[in-house]
Amino acid sequence: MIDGPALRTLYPALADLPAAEYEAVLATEVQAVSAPAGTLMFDEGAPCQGFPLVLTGAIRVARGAPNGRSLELYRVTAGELCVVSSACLFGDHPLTAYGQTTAPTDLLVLSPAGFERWTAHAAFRRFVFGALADRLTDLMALAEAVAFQRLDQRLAAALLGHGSSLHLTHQALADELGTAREIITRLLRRFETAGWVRLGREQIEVLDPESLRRTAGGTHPGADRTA
Amino acid sequence: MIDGPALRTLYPALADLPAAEYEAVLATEVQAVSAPAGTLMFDEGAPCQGFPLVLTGAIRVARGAPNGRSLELYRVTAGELCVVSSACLFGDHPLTAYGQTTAPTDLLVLSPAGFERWTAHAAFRRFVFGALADRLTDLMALAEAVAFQRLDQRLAAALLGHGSSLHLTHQALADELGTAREIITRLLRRFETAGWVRLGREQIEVLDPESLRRTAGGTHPGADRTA
DNA sequence: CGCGCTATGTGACCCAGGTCACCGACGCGT
DNA sequence: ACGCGTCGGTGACCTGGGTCACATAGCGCG
Repeated sequence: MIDGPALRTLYPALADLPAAEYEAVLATEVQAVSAPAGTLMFDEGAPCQGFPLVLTGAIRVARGAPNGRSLELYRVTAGELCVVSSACLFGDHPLTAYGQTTAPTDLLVLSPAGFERWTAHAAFRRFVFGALADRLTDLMALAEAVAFQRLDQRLAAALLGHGSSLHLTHQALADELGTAREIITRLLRRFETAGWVRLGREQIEVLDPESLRRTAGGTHPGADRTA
Repeated sequence: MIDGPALRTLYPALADLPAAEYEAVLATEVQAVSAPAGTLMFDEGAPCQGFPLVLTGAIRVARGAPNGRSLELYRVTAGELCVVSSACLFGDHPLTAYGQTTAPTDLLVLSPAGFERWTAHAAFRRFVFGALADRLTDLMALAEAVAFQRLDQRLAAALLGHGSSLHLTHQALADELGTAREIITRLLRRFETAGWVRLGREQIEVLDPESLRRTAGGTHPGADRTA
């Protein structure tokens, strides 16, 4: 069964719906799904059943290149709406990316009919527009970063965005940034000799976030090569 | 004055609004704007007054890099809604891109209040969601292209996307693809010696779209690779 | 017609990133 | 303890693109 009150805490936008409408849609148009970490939730070119609302966990949305590389587009975490799926429903494109959980994840899938009913209400509508807008800005930033920033800048940013101690493989970072594993290794090594991070197996500890921030922020490359 | 019926032809989604509501919003919440080609309609970091609906002409939405380069994110043409502006209203980010007309352009700016009223109706809502979804897919494609495609591929695609005879400078193409002018010149020259295009001052004629399409589509001329 | 503008062509050179081909190190199962 | 699979580290080498510094070519115009 779906826990209506808890859902409203996570998605405040739902709190403004008339109780009857809220419950009715919950009962008939929403389906609960749980998946362990690493599950492929949807794939490029696949059809699309509904609008996923993430309750716990996270979904990593990425796009694969023919040669086996992959680029992370964004992540969907608790309290968010997964908009790629939405995109294919609105425009009936096939999906253009794949999504997989990075942690054990619970989500609700809202049917198109249910979505239609909820968006009739201004609060939920605003929430959806907001979610789409955020993704839009994210993607613009991503395009710009890929086009104009050097990898060390992007890597520094990625490290900062993962908390101060991260547990993942170099390959995972490479897939996130759309590059090859060796490059990540090289750059991390550079960061380590600069004293900015400490490396271990599947383990990166950020020691000097300030320097990373400076690197990420695009100050000129020639400026500080010395540590 | 605003031509209500004509507007409805261009934006069929508006045809489903109740006449009274449609007219009322048109009268009080919509403002007509005209601009010659090359006008800067909005800039990065600027505030944002409303939702532009393009009637004629086109707006080129791009993002600038510090070193003077620029990357085109997408174009908004007649019958479309400009969603960056929307994005900043929904999420009240500042704008993250700039937009300028590429042709004499007429547009309507819909106030937030008017937007709210119109989106209460399912047809208009669907139109807006569709527009956002399309942009989202465009941007994902852009990010992927920038990350994984060689410039000759992207240039070939750009040429095809501009019709068979295009009147623009190499610099303009460079700004569209986010690269430097010399690179465009080099590649175009390569295309010319291959017999795919004919070049002239501010003039490119596509002679062999098929070859361009093949180049754009990923495989490299002369470099068949077996996995 | 020659001047000066803007657009284009081009060669030399550089560098970030990608590719290849490894090796070594760690961690786990039996 | 041994062997294997995954992860990480490294060097040699290549190449697409970027940068600089020009030369040239059309074009519009007084």
